Amino acid sequence: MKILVIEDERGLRENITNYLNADGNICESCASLEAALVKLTDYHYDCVLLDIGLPDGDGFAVLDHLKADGKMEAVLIISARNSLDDRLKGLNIGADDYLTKPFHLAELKARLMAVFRRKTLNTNSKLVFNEIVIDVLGRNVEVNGEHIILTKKEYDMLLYFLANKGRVISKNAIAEHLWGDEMDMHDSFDFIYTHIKNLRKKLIDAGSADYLKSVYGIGYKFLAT
Amino acid sequence: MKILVIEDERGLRENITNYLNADGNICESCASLEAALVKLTDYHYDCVLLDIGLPDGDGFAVLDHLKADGKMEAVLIISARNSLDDRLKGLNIGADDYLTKPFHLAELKARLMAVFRRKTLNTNSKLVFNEIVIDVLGRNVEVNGEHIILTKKEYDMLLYFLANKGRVISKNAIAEHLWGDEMDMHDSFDFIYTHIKNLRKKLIDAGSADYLKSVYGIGYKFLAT
DNA sequence: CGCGGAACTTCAGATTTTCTCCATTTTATC
DNA sequence: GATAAAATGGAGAAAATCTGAAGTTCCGCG
Repeated sequence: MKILVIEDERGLRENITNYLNADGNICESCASLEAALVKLTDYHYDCVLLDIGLPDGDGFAVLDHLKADGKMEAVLIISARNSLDDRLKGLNIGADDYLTKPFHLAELKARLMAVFRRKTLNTNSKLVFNEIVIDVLGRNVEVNGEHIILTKKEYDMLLYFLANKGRVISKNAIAEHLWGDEMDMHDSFDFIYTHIKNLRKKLIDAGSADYLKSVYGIGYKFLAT
Repeated sequence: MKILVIEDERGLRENITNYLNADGNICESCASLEAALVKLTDYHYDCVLLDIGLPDGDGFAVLDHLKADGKMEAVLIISARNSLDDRLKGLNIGADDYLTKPFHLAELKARLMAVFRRKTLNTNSKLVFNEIVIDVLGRNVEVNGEHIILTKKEYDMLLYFLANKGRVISKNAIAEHLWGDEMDMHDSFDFIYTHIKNLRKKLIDAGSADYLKSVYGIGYKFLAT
């Protein structure tokens, strides 16, 4: 999980990043409002850990910024202020949870995970692409409101394409994503052809447009628009 | 009933879990605040047994966490501290009862049950899904108004499916929920197949629709509508 | 202390679903 | 037009699931 920590107090900032990194996350940090806004404009994070009391301005500005950008980062506010007002203000503007200093790192982590999960799974559980709607939790795929049945490989493939729509994906990448490295680089891509064929047929039979284009010599591309 | 025991003293922890398991509960345990927060984030329990004095922090953090997550687990605090302060603090933050060491296991169990009953009574004790009605307190299942008899595993399974209706549930998740994590990832799912078969038969024989769909390669899903 | 029944687990064969492979045809590139 | 890449249809292999029956465990009861 990619996390941005916005916290001006150096000791705390380093503690948090070290702790989260030790857990296998990729954690970046900054100490000011200005630096935070730059980072948030340029990169995508899964979670943002936001201290409200920053030297160069109110952390709420970060929330405004994210909101204006239409970004969906999960935001966890940390703050020394314990007033109900601040808490409510943060949650109203779009934060997902609120933690008051001092706190245990373990709890911070647990909340972070919870917030992220809630955001990605519960609220945003429908993946929509034009006439194709995927309910990730239910593993349900609809085309034009009609339910279609995909096999595991087809489903994984579709999800992978949708996650990379507009980009060319090599057959090697597909093989790696769907089979992992148990499959030692077969020299034939016959099985990919077959699954592509089946996925295409099911989508088009259900009335979807022909998004899945092949790129000669490379792989495939799922049209972005 | 699925119970989490958070207690750092090993002897006591094992005594409690053994005692409760012997009673037909599924009881998991952990010895630290951190492990507890992780488990509580990832799984659902009916009851939490919480020791306040943990090596890596104050057990009250667990209560905060549950509250922030909007979870409804019944919490019973156990603690060596007998001060009125702690007691009040725990109850204020959201614990449901308080027990002071040392105590008799029988009393622990009685309080646990009482707390759980109170909690479920106050919330909705009837779980209704179309023609299936479950009286959680009475452990009663009706289909089209007719009472059917389920074994413990079947009942737990049905409850779990209903709590996650519309979502695909992996066989591993089912195994973990019904047998706890002592079950070291058996490579065979035969017992799940069998219980599923029996549950299906009982439901359908009683006139219910065929809601319990299998999802090849993953697990099962209880249709949402 | 053993008996009987219910619940649970294990097992083996049948069935279903999905995956892979192969031969053939079509398409893209130069 | 030659060549490599991709698409297609179908068949057999493999994997997952279902099923019925047999074997175990557990618990109450005489």
